Amino acid sequence: MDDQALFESTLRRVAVFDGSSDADIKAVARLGILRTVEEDGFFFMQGDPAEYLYIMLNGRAKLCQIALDGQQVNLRTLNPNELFGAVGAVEKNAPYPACAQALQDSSAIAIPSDPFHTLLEQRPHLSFGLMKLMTSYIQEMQDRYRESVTEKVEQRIARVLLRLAGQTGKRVEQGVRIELPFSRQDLAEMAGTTLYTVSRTLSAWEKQGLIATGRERVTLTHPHAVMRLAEGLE
Amino acid sequence: MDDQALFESTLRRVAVFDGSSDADIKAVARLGILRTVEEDGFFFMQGDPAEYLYIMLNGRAKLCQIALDGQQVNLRTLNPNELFGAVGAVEKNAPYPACAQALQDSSAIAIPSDPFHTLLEQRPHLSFGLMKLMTSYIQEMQDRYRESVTEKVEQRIARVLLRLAGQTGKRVEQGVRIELPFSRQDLAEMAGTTLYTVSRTLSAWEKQGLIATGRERVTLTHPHAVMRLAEGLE
DNA sequence: GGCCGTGTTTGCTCAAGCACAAACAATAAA
DNA sequence: TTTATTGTTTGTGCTTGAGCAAACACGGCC
Repeated sequence: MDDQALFESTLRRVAVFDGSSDADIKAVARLGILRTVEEDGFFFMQGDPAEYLYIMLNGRAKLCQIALDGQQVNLRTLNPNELFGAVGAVEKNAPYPACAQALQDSSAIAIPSDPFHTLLEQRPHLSFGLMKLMTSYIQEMQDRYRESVTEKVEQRIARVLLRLAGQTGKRVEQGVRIELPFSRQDLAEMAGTTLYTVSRTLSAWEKQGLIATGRERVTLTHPHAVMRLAEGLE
Repeated sequence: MDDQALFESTLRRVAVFDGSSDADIKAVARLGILRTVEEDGFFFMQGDPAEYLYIMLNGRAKLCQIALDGQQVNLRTLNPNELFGAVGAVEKNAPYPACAQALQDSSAIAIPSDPFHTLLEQRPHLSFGLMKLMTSYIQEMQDRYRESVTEKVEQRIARVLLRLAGQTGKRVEQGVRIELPFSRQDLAEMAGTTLYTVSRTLSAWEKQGLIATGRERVTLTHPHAVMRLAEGLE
């Protein structure tokens, strides 16, 4: 399968292009070029001019911000078929407000912002897809913000595990295993805490038999109990 | 001046309609109805079906979320000429993801989501305005999230004061006064902390001579020093 | 003026979770 | 196999800031 065909079939699976015509899909696919990034590499850095928007093909990346003092904050993980880095298409010469770093060797369709912007002007339907994506993202960020302010660390760590299990979890006989290698440091960034606290918390839960851990591995043996923790019910 | 004319002249000052044609403005204004809400009343509640979007005329409101346990989290303050509650125009039957509560007697233009949605389909330019608003809001939320995770309470309180001073501050001889009555509780919700901590912090700063406080009043006598605090430089 | 309600301050206590250090385990490289 | 590297656990001390309760101050109202 050549790139063109691969792009088209991928785009059809992207929420933003839901309900787009064949012509729309083809038009977008024609703009795309293949971009591969190896583990720990960056699709783009915070502050770079947003010259492309991306659709993840394979692999996984994290969207993160870097504070002035160098601390990293993880905003979300990017999975296959997700669109990211769309600021440039909306506003010319805008900088990316965050950086996208590959968690493993990854590839994505890169679409130049300028021609995509033109396409948006011609096909209003595409804009609605984008706006829906944006509103859902706004809601996610609002929820994350509320959680970070009102909830305790324990709840937030539980939430992170559940989110990861939902995105990349795999049913095994012991429960649900999170397939990707996330270090305690990664988990800490996602939950907005330190690796020490994550380590301690996971150890405690393992002693209680709720989860099973290993190097860069977590399995939820009692997902329901973790859900109760996330709700702050105990 | 009748409502129609008032609406039109207001809409021209709204960022979303920047660059919109006269016809566009008139079309939108025709959809609007006047909505007034008295202090502490709600334009809408979290979870309500998003049947209208609003443009603030007079007064001020806060956009906030309520956690399961009843805790309030303040997301942002809404000032005159700002558009809010636009989810409904993008996605049919969507619920508002937050509530909008008036901080003082306020009025706004209410535009029914359905016909506005139709308008968006016909005039792509409007969509870009909305998308720009959304991206800026996303960035704001990302920043707020990062701040809540990486910064100390002191810095966050300083930021809140600066933001308010920027939005509603008035130059007086002693410095910059925040005109609106914000209680310690309000400030705490904005900074994501408790009213006790806010009170203590402000007292300390007052002793240092950086600010002057009163009942529901704050004046920044040394704005520059507060900026340094916000940056975490001391 | 005196009273009341609402907002504010402050002292005290306590738990959460951060920071550092050091030991330990698993994997990769030589 | 040995060694290096990277990730994980755990102990200790300590700071931050939340929670509660009680006193206080300001403004409006009778």
